[in-house]
Amino acid sequence: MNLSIDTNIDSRTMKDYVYQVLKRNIMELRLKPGSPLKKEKISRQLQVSVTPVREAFAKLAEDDLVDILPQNGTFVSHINIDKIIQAQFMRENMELAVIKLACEMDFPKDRLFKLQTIVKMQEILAEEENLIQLFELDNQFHRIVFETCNKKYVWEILQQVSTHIDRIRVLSLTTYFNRKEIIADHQKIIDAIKDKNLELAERVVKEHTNRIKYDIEKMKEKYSDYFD
Amino acid sequence: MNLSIDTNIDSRTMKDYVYQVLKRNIMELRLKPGSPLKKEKISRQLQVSVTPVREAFAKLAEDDLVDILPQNGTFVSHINIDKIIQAQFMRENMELAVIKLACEMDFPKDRLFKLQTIVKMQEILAEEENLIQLFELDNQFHRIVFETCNKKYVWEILQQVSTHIDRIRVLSLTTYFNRKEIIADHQKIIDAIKDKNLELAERVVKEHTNRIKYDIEKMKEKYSDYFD
DNA sequence: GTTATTATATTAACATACTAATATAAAAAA
DNA sequence: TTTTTTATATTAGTATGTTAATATAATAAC
Repeated sequence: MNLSIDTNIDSRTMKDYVYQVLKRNIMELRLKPGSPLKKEKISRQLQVSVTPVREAFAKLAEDDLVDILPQNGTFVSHINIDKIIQAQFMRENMELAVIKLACEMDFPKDRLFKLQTIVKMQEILAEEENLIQLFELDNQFHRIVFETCNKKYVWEILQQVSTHIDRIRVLSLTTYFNRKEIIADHQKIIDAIKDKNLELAERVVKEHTNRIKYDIEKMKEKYSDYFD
Repeated sequence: MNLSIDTNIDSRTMKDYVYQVLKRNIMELRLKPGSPLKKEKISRQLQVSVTPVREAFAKLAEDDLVDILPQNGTFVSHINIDKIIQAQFMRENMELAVIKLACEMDFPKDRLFKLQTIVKMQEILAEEENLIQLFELDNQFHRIVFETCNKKYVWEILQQVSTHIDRIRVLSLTTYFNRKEIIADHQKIIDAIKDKNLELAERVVKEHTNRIKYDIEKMKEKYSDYFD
């Protein structure tokens, strides 16, 4: 229940600040699914009034990260396996659609170089066991592909639905993480884009998402009380 | 600027009520892009305090339907053509993915019948020029397909993204609407699912979305000041 | 002991009041 | 006349207080 409070978040408003602190703590499972969130307590901890806390709750409810029960309380939501499956379905299909564009278009050399740099960095971080950074770079890799195909907004929406998946991925970081495979996947995606090899790209994307599905199953067994 | 106020909205909270009223008025372009939204005025019109109005504004901002400029004002957002294109990209690809599932699975007979009923109703409504209802049934048709494939959550996310597209579609209702083609498309989709004819389904879905793209171009010319 | 009723505490939703930031208009300086 | 400065109005963000609904605990009835 002890929040990790990061004062150096660049948030325009207090509401935004509270939202980001709570979201991070929920995503990193410092706040466990099912546990209650007390407005007054958080307002004391973060040194703000209850109004921005209340508004942050509302935004978290939009993300399905908390459940607000009127006149009762606000609770960290349980991880919903069906939502994860559907989020994964969206993710996989949109990833495939974008990779198709990437293979068809004239993918800029400097963007390919950027992707290559990320993979190199990931290889180093994997040695260092810096898993959080590895996770960040994984997202960055895919984001660059989406942005280069002029699908930045699509990426943003996928990020929103990915909150469900990401809670699992954070879990799997602490226990098991198929690092080498994921990094190898990224290398293959770069090669596929470079060679305009759509078939390879599609196969890799499918394998890539299958790995995540495997993680989900593993985590579901291990932390069954976090699910509903 | 005169709001259409529907008191018969089933909303749990005042915030929700205000949100729905404003959303509908923005979507139906009763509230024009760029026009300011005054908290006090709306709170008077809807007989609530400013707090739920303020919270409704925040939710509309999440949907990109309003722009909140701090200490300045809240304005109905302009229609962003790039967001529409990307929303359409998501819609088309997810529609394709789901239709693929529909063709592969054992699509229940009663659901097919439901879809068939909708098409029949649409044919009647097209004669009656009841365009709003036609628009509603169009959404319902696709929703049933998604839900039957266990992709209800995907549909909900797409609905959120579709707000941008829908403002256009409402516009095109009032001016031009390729009704017969859309109804015919739906009939073809039913046939494709029934016959498990994936190729036909994919061709129709692509044509279906292309019609909307055509509408977008038309509306962009006609109402250029609504765009940014 | 078990069920039904009442009382209490807690809470989200809402109302109202205040503050600081921004834009616009008015006034002053060039 | 044009530019700069100052004053005013408006507004989002925030704080605090109030209300009504819900759950839990305590009591009463069976």
